[in-house]
Amino acid sequence: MRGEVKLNNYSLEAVADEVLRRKVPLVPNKTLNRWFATGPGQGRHRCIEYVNSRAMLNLEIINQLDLVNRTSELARVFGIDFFSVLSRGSQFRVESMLLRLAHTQNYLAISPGNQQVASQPAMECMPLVMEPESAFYSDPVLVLDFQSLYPSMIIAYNLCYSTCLGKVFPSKSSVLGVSSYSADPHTIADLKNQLILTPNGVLYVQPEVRKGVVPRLLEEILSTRIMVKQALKKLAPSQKVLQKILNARQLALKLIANVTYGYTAAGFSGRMPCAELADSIVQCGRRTLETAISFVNQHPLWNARVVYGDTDSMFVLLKGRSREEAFRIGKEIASLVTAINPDPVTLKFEKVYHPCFLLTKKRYVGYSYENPEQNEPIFDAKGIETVRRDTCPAVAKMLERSLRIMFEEQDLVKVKSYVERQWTRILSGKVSIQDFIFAKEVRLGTYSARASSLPPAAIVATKAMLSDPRAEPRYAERVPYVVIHGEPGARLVDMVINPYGLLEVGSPYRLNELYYITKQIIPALQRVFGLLGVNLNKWFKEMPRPTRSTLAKRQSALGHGSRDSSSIRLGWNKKPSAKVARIDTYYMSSHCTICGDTVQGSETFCSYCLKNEAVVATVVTGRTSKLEREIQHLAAVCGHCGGADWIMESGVKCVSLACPVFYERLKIQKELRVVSESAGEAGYYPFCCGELF
DNA sequence: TATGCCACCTAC
DNA sequence: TCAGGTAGGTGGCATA
Repeated sequence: MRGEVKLNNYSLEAVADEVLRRKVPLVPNKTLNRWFATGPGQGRHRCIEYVNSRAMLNLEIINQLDLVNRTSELARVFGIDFFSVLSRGSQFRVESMLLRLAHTQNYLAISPGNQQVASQPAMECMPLVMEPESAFYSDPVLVLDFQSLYPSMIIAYNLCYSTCLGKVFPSKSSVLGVSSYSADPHTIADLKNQLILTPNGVLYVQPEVRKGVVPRLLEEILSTRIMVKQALKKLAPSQKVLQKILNARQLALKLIANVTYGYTAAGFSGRMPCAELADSIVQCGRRTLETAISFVNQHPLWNARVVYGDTDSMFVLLKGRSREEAFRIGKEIASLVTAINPDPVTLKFEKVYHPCFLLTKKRYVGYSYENPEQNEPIFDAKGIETVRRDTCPAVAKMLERSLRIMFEEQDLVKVKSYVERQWTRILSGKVSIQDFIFAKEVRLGTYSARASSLPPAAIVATKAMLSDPRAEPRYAERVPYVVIHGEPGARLVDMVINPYGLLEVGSPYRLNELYYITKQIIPALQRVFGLLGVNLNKWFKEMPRPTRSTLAKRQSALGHGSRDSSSIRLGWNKKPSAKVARIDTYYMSSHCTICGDTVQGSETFCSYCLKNEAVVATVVTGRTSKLEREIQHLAAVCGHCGGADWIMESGVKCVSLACPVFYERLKIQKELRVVSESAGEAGYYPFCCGELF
């Protein structure tokens, strides 16, 4: 599934939700064990049904993803067996196709040894990655890219092992790839009008002299792909099965074309790398892009400027133009640049960003339009936190919302009020823990001994293994964790725990809101809105806090009179010098369950409310019955999950982290517990179903 | 405070 | 035993 779908977590529940759009329960092993131990006719069937249903899910998921058909199609296209598609790497695929073709041309394949591969010269060329002009662009920005740039280079310039004559100025040792070779000077003189010199100083013969095997292979792959795509278009809408097969086939061809370059550059594990060949491909690509960039920049009519480019792409700013004009110019650029390049090099006009942010290399985001008729833009982000899995969902969600507000309203005041609203929700605990769970891949046994400690996710995994050796994560499994409050000055690694440790009713831990806000949310937003001169830290410091007036309102609603201001234990913005410490102190302390005022230590009622027994009784009764209703509602929701009525037999046992209802349930259970404990302190005991809780 | 290293994840 | 590539940003920590 790691290769099939992009998820934060690959638990069966998460995969079933993503692939089958179905919520399935997760029952802890302890519970399953207890059920099984009850014996036949008692509760054992529940355990067996549960395990059985999960086994079936595997098949359903494979089915839904059409995994068997797609794998078969790959096997056919590459000419390898079914299981090798799944178990072997891309070199095996390239070799399968390359060797078949080479044999028809009477080539004999001789593979170099490990020593030879290891001692080949290093690659020297790099693709072009422009430093973007970081800014917010309210004018249209075109995005164009060369289609299959590297395969195109191989075909256009006949780049191949079999056509390479080595460096034009060979070094003493005449190294070429893993071996040594230098062309006879007479041969080169004879061929002088039939040579291709690549920008990294390597000579190749033109196709008239000898057509390379790799270019021939790629030509066949690309032309076959075009044929398949044409056949796909001609299919009737009803021919679903054939559609799927042809689509799988054209994707397989695209896949193999794109990894062929990788094969020539596979220095670490490669069986036949050739640094000079790989360099030629990269450097030809680079020259093609650089030429296109200066062509666009110098064109007299467009008044366009290339503001970013990476390997095969160009971002063209059209200042002061409308989106309609942008589409017209984009088409012109694509066809003119394609025309100045050899076949089959093609520059494709992909989309218009309007507006967008360019942040750094490989990081940008914009509202994209793919054709002039499109009215609703697509939110398109690359490299930033909204698409990354090393931040928690809260960061991704807040960043995306702020960006959307900015794109739609172009009004920082609205962005500010949105983020302040979210910060307030986080600080007052009105959020779901689900959005604050990190999950990162863990590779136990690979971590550096020099490093001071393991990464957070590895720490959590290691701790879990202490109590249960079978909790050991699979290699590269994503392990979830949350950040909680720690000792002052504690390192991050001392503040990470398994989410269940925080979620369980009666947990002594509290979410480290300040860590999430100041270390995760603010930096991510700052990188974007800092380009507009905003200081997010200042926004946070100066954010309106819960004030006396709001507290007073809540108190009067509860029937309180006004209170002496000396009872204000902690206020915001009192002493600027100690502000940061105060913010922390405020949220380290807890709040009165009734009036929301801060209380010292772990008390749940402030001394004022505690004195008023009638208020306590009314509040407790009201809250209790409300929470009870909510619990029952959620239990009913859980009852529908997977149609498993056995779940209800002994209360909801599911602990799936992939399910939002789970977090809701625990939140309410925690509130109920707080209310009943508070009631106990006040000498008032609520009952439900005759049972004290 | 600057810098180097490690780990992770992404773009192409 | 086998394993496509490189460039690049960022957080966290220890050290200079």
